[in-house]
Amino acid sequence: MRYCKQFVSDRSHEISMSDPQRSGCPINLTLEVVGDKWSLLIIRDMMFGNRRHYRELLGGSQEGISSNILADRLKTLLAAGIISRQDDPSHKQKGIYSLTEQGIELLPILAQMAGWGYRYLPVSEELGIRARLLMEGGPKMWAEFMDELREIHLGVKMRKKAGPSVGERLQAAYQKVVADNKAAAGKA
Amino acid sequence: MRYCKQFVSDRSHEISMSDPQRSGCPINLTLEVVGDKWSLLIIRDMMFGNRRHYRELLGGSQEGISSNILADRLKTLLAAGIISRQDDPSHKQKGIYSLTEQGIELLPILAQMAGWGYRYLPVSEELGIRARLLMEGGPKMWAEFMDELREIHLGVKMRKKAGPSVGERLQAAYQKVVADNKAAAGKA
DNA sequence: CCAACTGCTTGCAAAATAAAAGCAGTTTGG
DNA sequence: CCAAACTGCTTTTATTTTGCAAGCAGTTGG
Repeated sequence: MRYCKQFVSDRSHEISMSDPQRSGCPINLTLEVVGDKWSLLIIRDMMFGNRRHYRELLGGSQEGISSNILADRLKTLLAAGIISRQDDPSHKQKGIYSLTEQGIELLPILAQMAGWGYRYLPVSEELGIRARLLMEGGPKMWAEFMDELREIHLGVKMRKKAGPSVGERLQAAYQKVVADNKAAAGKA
Repeated sequence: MRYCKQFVSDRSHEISMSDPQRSGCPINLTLEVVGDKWSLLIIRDMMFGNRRHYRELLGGSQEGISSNILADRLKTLLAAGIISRQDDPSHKQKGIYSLTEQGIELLPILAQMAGWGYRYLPVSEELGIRARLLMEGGPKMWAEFMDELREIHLGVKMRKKAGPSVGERLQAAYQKVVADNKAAAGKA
């Protein structure tokens, strides 16, 4: 637990209150909460991969987060109010992690990061397709996707739009690229 | 130099080429370049504070970066093509750091971070005013500001818009808040 | 009842970060 | 012309963070 000490609920709280450092700059404060390598990747997996359990998050990401880091980040994100946790009724040990409204509203940051990375970094074709669609869809698509996340994570019922959801469209596009590439590889 | 090994130009280049890890996810790749506590703060100071020299960047930020970290990050950002460096004709030892187009296009990420931080974190009034204006101005204002940055950092001449620039408006608003708060403190 | 699975913790090594001092050269003010 | 201040960094050392592997108490399904 490194950043955002004012949000944690244990004894480090007291230390943080007297912590004289750090600026009140919004960008700096945001970086202190999610400005590490893993936090936003966890959020990404929850948003785009719909991973909600510890083990799903642990094994699901391409990048391979360590279990202790994951546990630490989940604590931090919980303390910061970005995610919430509830017991899974189907299994006494399982917890279900959900995005809060605050967490859902990280989507535009992720979308901008995805767009920038897509334009300037050596993104793989398979993993870049979602970024491309999000770029092309723009803020309107992001808002729609955020509404879908509110349904999934907050249980807020929205009027169902016609056609497949943004999440479904992203997933379908991704799997199409995967399938196409596999077919091409098979031919070669 | 931690992330983005494929961009550095020294021997670690070779290591990176054979580095089997890391995913081609655009969000992950972006985080590997600028996903640490300092890189985006340096960019922020270059964008909003117009800090272009090493010492300006070192002493200018509220957060107090260490000299070795700053030197390391400048190297990384240079290698990643986010900033460029040229000699200052007025001083043989000075270098002038500029944002590249790639660096300028980080603005929307910063703007989204600023907006999110402004909404959810304990931002100081003085440092929050810019975030508020950027939020209210939206992508259109961001684009205008990016054009101004292109003039300043890339030397691209744009047709001058009427009235004060976005940079000037942000700066004026900031200083007004500072002045108002100082006046209020004097009265109290 | 046992194997597989649950969310997480522990111990240890490696890497990143931070604070402080220092440094060779440059410029400036008197 | 010379000393003081300034230039962009580097070096050294200590602390913090990260990463890996193993483990653990409990739960579940067959």
